[in-house]
Amino acid sequence: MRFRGGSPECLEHGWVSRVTIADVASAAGVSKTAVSFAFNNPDRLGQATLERVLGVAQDLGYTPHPAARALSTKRSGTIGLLVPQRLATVFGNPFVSELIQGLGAQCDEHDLTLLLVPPLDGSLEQAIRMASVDGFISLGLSPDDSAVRLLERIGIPNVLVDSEGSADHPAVNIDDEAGAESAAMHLLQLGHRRIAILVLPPVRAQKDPSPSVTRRLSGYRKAIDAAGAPEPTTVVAGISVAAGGRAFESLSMGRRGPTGVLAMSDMAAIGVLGAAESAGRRVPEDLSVVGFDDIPAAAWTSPPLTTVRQPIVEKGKLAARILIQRMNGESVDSPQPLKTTLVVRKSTSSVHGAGFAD
Amino acid sequence: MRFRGGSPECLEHGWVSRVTIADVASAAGVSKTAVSFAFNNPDRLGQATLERVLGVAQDLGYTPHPAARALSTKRSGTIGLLVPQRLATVFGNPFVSELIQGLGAQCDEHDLTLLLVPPLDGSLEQAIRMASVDGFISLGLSPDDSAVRLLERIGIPNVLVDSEGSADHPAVNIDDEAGAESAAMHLLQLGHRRIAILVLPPVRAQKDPSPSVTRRLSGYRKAIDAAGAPEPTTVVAGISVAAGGRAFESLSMGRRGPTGVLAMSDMAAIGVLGAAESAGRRVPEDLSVVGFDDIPAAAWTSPPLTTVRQPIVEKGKLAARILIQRMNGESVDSPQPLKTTLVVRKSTSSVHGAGFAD
DNA sequence: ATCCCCGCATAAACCGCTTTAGTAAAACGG
DNA sequence: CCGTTTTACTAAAGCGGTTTATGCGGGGAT
Repeated sequence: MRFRGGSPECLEHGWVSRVTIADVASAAGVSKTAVSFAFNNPDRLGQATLERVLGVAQDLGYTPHPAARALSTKRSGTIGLLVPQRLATVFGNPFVSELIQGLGAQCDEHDLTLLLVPPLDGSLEQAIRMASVDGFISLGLSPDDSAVRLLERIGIPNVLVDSEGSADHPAVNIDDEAGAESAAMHLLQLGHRRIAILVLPPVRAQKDPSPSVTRRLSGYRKAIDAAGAPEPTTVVAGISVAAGGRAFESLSMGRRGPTGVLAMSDMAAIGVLGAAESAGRRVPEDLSVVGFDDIPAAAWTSPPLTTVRQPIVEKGKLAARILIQRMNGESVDSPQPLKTTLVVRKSTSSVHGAGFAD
Repeated sequence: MRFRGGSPECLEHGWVSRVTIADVASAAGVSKTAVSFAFNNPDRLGQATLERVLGVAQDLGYTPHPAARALSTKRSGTIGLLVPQRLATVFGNPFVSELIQGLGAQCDEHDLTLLLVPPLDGSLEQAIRMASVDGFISLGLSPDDSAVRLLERIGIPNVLVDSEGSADHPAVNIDDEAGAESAAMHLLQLGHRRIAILVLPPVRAQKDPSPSVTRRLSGYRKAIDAAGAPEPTTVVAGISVAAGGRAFESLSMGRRGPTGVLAMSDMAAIGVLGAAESAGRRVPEDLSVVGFDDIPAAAWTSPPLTTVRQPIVEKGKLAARILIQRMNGESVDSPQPLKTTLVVRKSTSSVHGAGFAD
């Protein structure tokens, strides 16, 4: 069986035939204005006319053309989620799903839809220009990213997530530094001294790490310095299990290798768990690992992952709420960073002996 | 620090000032047509004019208004993903992220964006009418769902995922029956006789289970009947860890309780794993469980989950590819169901003794 | 009766872009 | 040197809605 798009007449003409407002108007014997009012301003129509118009519209299966409406009202009823990488990459990260749950809760509440906006031909700017949205939420972009500046120039309301608040943009963040610090302190209190840090790579071909990475790094360091422990090894690891595995392998795991690893994402941490097992290192006996985020899967791993929990869904909700307020022209306080909490599970334990058996 | 949307003048006027095509035209001393051609049909302009127009547009920061463009061209450059539940619910299911990775790969390739379309005020139909998209991919909706029929009536190209092919719609499916059968056979070959099935609940307030559920059920039954095993217990469990946990608890786990459970989703299966552990049942020694989907997390659970793998990303790619072809008016063969494979990990083993210790 | 106001409905402008049909000038061909 | 293409550009008509300003008939106040 073969299919083609649309109804028979589409097949011939190559376009979709829509019932327009004019069709309804003439069928109901009224003006376009009346039909429009019937939907958007019912009070301005007489009872009888209103019902008749609505009835006809129903019969004809009339649907206002979204683009036409958007053009006229200057509102599209959708908000954009600006992601710095291709969708295929971004959605490998459960963090994003969680965030969308939060955004979605607000969207549902305000009758908005959510448009995913990845770079177009590698250009986020292009993508921004093409997107018909009332506002943007951008993920992990620093305030001086060219894409963010474009948003500001065009004047589209936007809020940054996992970035850095600035004079021009409200940003929703967590207390990365405190979170990282608590993770490092946990390891240090367990007696770990030789620590490896799995750093997130910069996004969008920027040389500098993103703001939240910097903050986390500083949190880790703060604790380590305070404890007088030696300089930690750092390895960059993307947000994926595979990347975590590779990072593990790149770590020198000899007698003087790290006894604890601090990952900036649960995904990477999970990768370490897997790679360690393959390599015959027991977690936590031989190696302690702590993640970051507390994605749902962190609770099911073997062993369950000790990690820094951040309220991802809450973060999404908050970001969307702020965006919606800005879209309505309300003034908005840039929120305090959200609190993180250390969730201690089974992937960390005190150091045994001088290191670990091998 | 307080923020408001947009540039200073927006603050005063309440609207975003856009540079329009007319502004560019007059600034460059040409007609609107020329500006339009400069972008969409450069060949029709002289070299000099072209460059000048482009230059001016650049300077002014001109961006064609997406809605206006969409209205005129009858193309929005976005495809919609029609989901039957609220975003907050749907994105709790990693399956969806995976699928989006597939869809996204195609979107990236064809310069399309992806719009998430959940029910609006509980009505999918409403949501469909409001969405400015060139085509829809719908998830788990049966071909005679009113929403799907609306799509057809309006004449928007669409493809169904996890549904049922019909004369009117191409659908992308996996071989649910064979997949389910292989899962059941696996358990039966391990000697299990008393089996519980975790059935997915119907979506969208329909009384009937969705097509793929029916097919899976029939696959399970086929194997069970062939083996002459007793009638399986069935419990409905939504696609979430919590639901899986509840399902486990509702199972009578006495001496005559099931020794094996067949879950229609990995999430529910993972919930069973957790609940079983809490209840002091060892998996797989006391209870074997097999999931469905093979989401990434299935490989990390404790114990790693035996499950029916379906090529989710591939499925997304295929669905998007077909949709895009239909949008281009090409005729399309409805594809064969995608193959599933049983992935045997550590959550299943042969029955020990007459049941399990308690 | 006259005036005014009010409820109901409409004409027409507008949103910003694409595109068809067409014009003026330049290039061509003989 | 005059028709005929070709080239370079434009006027204006949509696309399908919303919205402002206006028209009109009738009831209440004067």
